[in-house]
Amino acid sequence: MYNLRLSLHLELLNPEQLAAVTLADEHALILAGAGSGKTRVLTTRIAWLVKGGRVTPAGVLAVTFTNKAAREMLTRVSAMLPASPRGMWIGTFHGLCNRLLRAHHREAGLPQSFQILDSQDQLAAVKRLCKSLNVDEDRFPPRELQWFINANKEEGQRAGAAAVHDDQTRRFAELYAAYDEQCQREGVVDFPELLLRSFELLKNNEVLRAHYAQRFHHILVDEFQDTNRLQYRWLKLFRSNQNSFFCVGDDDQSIYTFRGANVGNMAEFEREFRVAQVVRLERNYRSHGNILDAANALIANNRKRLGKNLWTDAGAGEPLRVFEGQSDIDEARWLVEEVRALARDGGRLDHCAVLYRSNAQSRVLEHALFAQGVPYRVYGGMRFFERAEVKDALAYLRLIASPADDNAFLRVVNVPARGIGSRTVEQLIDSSRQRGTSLFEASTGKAMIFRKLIEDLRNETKDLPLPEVVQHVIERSGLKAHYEAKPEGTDKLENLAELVNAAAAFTAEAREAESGAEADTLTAFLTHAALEAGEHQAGEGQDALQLMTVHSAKGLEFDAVFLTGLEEGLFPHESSLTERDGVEEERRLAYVAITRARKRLYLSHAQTRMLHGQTRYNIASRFFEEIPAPLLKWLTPRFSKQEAFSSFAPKKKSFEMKAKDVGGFRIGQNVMHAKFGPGVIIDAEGQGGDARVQVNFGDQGVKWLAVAVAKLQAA
DNA sequence: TACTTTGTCCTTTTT
DNA sequence: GGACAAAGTA
Repeated sequence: MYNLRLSLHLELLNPEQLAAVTLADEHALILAGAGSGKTRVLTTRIAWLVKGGRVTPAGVLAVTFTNKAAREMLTRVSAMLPASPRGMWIGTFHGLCNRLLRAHHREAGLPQSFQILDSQDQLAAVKRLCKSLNVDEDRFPPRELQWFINANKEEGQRAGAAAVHDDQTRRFAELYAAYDEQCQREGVVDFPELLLRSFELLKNNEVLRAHYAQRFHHILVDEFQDTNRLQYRWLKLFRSNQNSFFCVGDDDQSIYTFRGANVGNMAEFEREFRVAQVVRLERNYRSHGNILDAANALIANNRKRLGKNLWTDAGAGEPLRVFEGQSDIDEARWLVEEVRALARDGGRLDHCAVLYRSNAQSRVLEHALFAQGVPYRVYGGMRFFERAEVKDALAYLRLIASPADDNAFLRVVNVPARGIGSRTVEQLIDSSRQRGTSLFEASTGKAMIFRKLIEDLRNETKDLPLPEVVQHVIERSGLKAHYEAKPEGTDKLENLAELVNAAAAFTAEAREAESGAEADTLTAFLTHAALEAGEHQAGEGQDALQLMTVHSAKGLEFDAVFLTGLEEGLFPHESSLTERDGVEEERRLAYVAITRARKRLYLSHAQTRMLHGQTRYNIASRFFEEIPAPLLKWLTPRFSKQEAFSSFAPKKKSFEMKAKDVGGFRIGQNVMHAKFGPGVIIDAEGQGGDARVQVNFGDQGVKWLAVAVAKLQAA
């Protein structure tokens, strides 16, 4: 036991952390605040369980959300254990579902080499479906249909069970059914389908379910506040009377409710599993006191919280520095100067981050950084495996692995151009539909030449190692020649060459990991491409300023953080006002951003900003007022809102004007209605006795209500 | 059929 | 400002 303590460095844990790590075999909920050593607790617990002989590696199931977090967990656990943690199931929800579905593809009703659609592919598939069924795309926009399908799948609902309350949703439900049929026919699976399908697999197959429920004695869940309803139900399938669930989360860092995450799962878990141990980790090891005070004060404005207050003994540190720019360009210019000053003082750029609410904001910043020669790296945005030319090459590979994949077929049947235009394709689609076959099978005439090409490719690459397969396909498909002929094709050729490298790297890693669940190397590689869109970018390793959205910064920390674009309408984002509890989520997002900083935090906003090609006049974010003034040091004289407004006098309906009271209510406010339940005000008109408000009641729909008649209550 | 131009949307966050 | 679709041109 003494040895165990030393080798796992248990002596370095604080009492709460130690309690969490060494809990007996029981269900536990860990409320882990930002910077409280959450990952450390999770990984140390796994190592402690295994080393102490409480569980074999094969009995561990650990789930995270991002690939980054999964890798981190694997690395840290490996470092603490003598042998590699072979047999453990550590991965993302999607990765683990994929593993289950590959292993039991027959029971799940899928071909062994089913392909995975990313969001882009899924939208293309939805559009294609709408075209083939002559759907009026103005009344039933494909994007909304995609959203409808995914939202339902994430609630665990198939088309038949989808909630329907008007003509549009009724049609959407029909199309949802048709979409699922199309996917099934083509042997493809979208992201939420990975979850739903494996959920159904275990739910309907008691033998299989019991097998896994008995196998995994310890189930550990990271970022539990981000789980959606389906994920929680999925987890519960693994429950048996011999295993223990260890869920770690922070309700204050729940920033994915917009895509179905359900913070309520935490309370639900506590109740359903009769959790006796709720451990709170409130000591923060990351930030200076002023930064924590600001974060605590800000988040205290949220009403729906489990309640938690971070503390540190690291000392107050510096005040938060606030800058107001006249424009987004001005803000960027200031930021670059500040970054250069930090670098001159010996700071490392890769320990500094610039955070923003939306990806579109990075361009102005990048421009300014580039102009001044400051090295930087942008995370997010277009990922490697999402680039057009890379997706083209992948489409060829998918057709080799899975010829029924019509999505892939249509993507490259005429790339590079080989005389198969829209007319030919239309005829082909018709005949494939009549005969009930895939496009690949239905190919005749010119398309037959394409089909022959794919068949040749398959034969020629059958016995080649993966990187050579990729190389061969890029050349023989004509993609290489196609881009060589183009003057602007150099970047694209480089990306294609990079794809060969990626295949080589993947093969090398696969040989080490040897997961064994995949049908073959090619399918494994295609799965990898879909599930891990390629986060690692070129130029890694060199010292560079880090640019990313607040969302992608979750889980990271930096010595200095610039939080930019703190303006009403941008952060909090205007679309959040029309969502129930939308502003609370924005505030949690701001909380996440603030708590990324170790030593220094800059907050900035700009009076004007170019957005979607238009200049917008924004006032400073309400979040400034929610941080105690003594913590803030204004680098620019503080503007009063009145001044900012009168000097620019925007003509259009501005954010500020819309935010004023109408009949005692304002836009963005959460309300309660006796019949429709909770809702949020999304629009308002009229004054006094005539005032009407438009309220979004979620499932109950959106309604206009007269304030004088409807007995609305502030919620 | 292939390529170019014009026009029309949208744009929060991501596995 | 960019992605995508429709319309126009070689």
